[in-house]
Amino acid sequence: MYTIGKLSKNSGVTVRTLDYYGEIGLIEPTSKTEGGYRLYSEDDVMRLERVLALKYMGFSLEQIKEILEDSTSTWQESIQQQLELIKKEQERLETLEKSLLGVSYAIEIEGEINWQIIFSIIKMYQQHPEETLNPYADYLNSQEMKRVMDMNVKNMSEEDIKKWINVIHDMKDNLDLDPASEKAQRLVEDWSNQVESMFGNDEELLLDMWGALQNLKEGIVFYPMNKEVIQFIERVFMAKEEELKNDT
Amino acid sequence: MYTIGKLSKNSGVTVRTLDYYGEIGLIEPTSKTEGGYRLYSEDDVMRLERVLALKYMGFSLEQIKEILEDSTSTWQESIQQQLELIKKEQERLETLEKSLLGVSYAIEIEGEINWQIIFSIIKMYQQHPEETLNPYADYLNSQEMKRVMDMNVKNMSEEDIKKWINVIHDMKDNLDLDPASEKAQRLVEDWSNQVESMFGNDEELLLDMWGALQNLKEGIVFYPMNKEVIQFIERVFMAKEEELKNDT
DNA sequence: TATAAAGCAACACGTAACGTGCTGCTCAAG
DNA sequence: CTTGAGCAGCACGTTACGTGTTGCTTTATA
Repeated sequence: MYTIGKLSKNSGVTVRTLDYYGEIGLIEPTSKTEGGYRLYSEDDVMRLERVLALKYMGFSLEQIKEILEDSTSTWQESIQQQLELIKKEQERLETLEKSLLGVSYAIEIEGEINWQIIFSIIKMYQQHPEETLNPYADYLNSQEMKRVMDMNVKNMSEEDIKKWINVIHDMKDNLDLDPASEKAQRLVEDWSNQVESMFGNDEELLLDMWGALQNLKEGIVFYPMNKEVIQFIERVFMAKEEELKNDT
Repeated sequence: MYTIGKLSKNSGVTVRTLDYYGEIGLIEPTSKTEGGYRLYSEDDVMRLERVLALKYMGFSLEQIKEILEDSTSTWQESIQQQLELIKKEQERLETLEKSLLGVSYAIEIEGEINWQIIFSIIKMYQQHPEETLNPYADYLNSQEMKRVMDMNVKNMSEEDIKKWINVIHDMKDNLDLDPASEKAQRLVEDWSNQVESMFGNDEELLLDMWGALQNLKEGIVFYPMNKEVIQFIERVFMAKEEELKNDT
């Protein structure tokens, strides 16, 4: 026979918790002293161990009561329910993580809090992601859509993201450079390399994306680039072309 | 200017929620009618949108208040904290899922609730898994330990698990068969095939595992097999050897 | 313009699983 | 017999609201 204090130390749960389990009728002491002290038997200890095991498995105290009373009946059912709950929670955490990473990188790139972008990122994960891509449907086919969707922050290495951030940041800081200058050319070349390392040599995809970029000019999917950056890149490309013409 | 009902419909949150946000000083209406009705301005709507965004990102209302007041200061820090929390929660769910799957299969194999096994499974995931493997340290080297550890229910296909359950179940139902009988031989052959498909042709690992099995006779890692099953397999092997001897 | 219907404020209590703190009691050791 | 530790029983706090009530205000309809 254990007093509540001994049982508490023995099992690692607090006295208050045992109080509470008594209150809700989950574990009640088999006997009491004359003075009213609760005395727990070995059976009670066993029941406590089972309760703690079920608690570890994620069941509520209410469910635990049911499970322990219905004995063998609903075990498998309860476990399957629990597993489904876990799955859903895992999915929730997954999108939550992506959202947070997206917002984190957005702040790093912008250097400040841009609520429009934060809303876009959240919407992107809240609703079905396809809806977010709808505006791009005119420019990308379904295969390309899939490739672009798969390219989110969670699937990029930290290294890649940092490089990407740097490249865009550099350009945003130098939007008023002479498009024909060496530095401007180098910045756009860095950008080209980065894009190529992300999307490979799929010329068609790159062309279609560029089409979408030029026509939409805003949008979350190609987020770190905005209108100014795109126009800068265009200017540099045109300057380069001009140069080539003059050379020949 | 919106009344609380319009704002509620507009934003998708309940009136009670807006009540509550007022109570804790998170979102308070800019003005009121003569009769005392709360009137929310566009600024209030904006603030609500931001609150909802931060809520979606997993922050508590208390944290949201701080974040919205400290403006740009602690954003990155808060996000990193949040990400760490998520990571921990994901790990918790991962082990929880493994525990539940383990218990589920245990019940399926045993056909009843065996609390000792449930406790073992939970302990296996609660403490560091290496500790659970300690008893096997005398028989398996570190490489082998790793291979055995990687072989848990989560890494097995459902098909494999079902087969494994059937094989063991069949044996448990036929422990008193004549070890020399055709059926006994077939059962052990099924078992052999199953073991081979799980651990491949690594003869050394198989031998070491068999050594551990014979000497420990109980233990969670090789769980579905118990003393009786192992002794049955031994008897059948011996009977087979005897047979081969007689043949020559 | 009178009245009915809908909307609203303010409040209270409930949720899950305890933590924290209190008063007045009981038990075990010296 | 006393002292101190342990205990029972109670109350209130926690988070983010849901649910329900009463008495008031506004809007819609006749």
